[in-house]
Amino acid sequence: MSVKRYLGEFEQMVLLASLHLGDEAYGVRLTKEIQERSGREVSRGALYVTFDRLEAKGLIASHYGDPSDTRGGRRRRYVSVTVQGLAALRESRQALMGLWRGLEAKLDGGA
Amino acid sequence: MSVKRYLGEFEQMVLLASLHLGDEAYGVRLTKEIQERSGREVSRGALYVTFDRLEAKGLIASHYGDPSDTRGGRRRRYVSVTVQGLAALRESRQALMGLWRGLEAKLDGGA
DNA sequence: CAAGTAAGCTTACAAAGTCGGCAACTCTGG
DNA sequence: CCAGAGTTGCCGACTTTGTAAGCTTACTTG
Repeated sequence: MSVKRYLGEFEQMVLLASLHLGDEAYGVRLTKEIQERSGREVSRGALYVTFDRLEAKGLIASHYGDPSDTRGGRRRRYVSVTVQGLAALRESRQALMGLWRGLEAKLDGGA
Repeated sequence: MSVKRYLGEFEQMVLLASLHLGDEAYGVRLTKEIQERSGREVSRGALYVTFDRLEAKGLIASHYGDPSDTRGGRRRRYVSVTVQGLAALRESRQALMGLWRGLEAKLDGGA
């Protein structure tokens, strides 16, 4: 169990956005969500690569929607965060929190 | 000037730990700090590579201490976060905060 | 001077992230 | 039925970040 492998930043974002979207977590939608919430541009393909990696690590599961659902376009690939994904997220957050703690003043109000 | 480049996770950690340590921010010390605060193992070299990269991007500045300070050993390389470094940190934090917002329950108390 | 030790550096590689364009599919309108 | 256009997913080549391990430099002490 790759005890040593940590989440990348973008991986984290994908997981978080998926949680937010729940049922509606598929590629294009996810892209928008991340963009809106983080202000970051996300290239189309970046996402799918990340899907694959996360799925390989067991942090998300994905399934394809019905063609009938969609109005034109390929079948959507819906993803959902697994229990392990949630755990990884938690751990990752803890790590950063530990480092942020005490610096809020400089990092928030800053400017 | 790569306006689009974001901080990696480890880079973030190095910056944050440097802020915490202030005057005492040099390699080995930093390693320990990160380990303690985040629970993550940090390999020696990982840090110096990151130093160089951060310095190249102008996010930290570094200078070498006096030999007389130290009792045996090479001169320490002290680093400090630049204004730009602080800004990058802030931005990066904002991005994640936006995504975390609303999920605290699942990620904190979780279980 | 030799050994010991505390730091920093270098090199090579693995993993993560990015980009741009193509492929699959569905829905129109002619 | 066919052509075009809109959605969505995927591939391949590349850049950037992160990791590991061993080596070097320099000071201290005997």
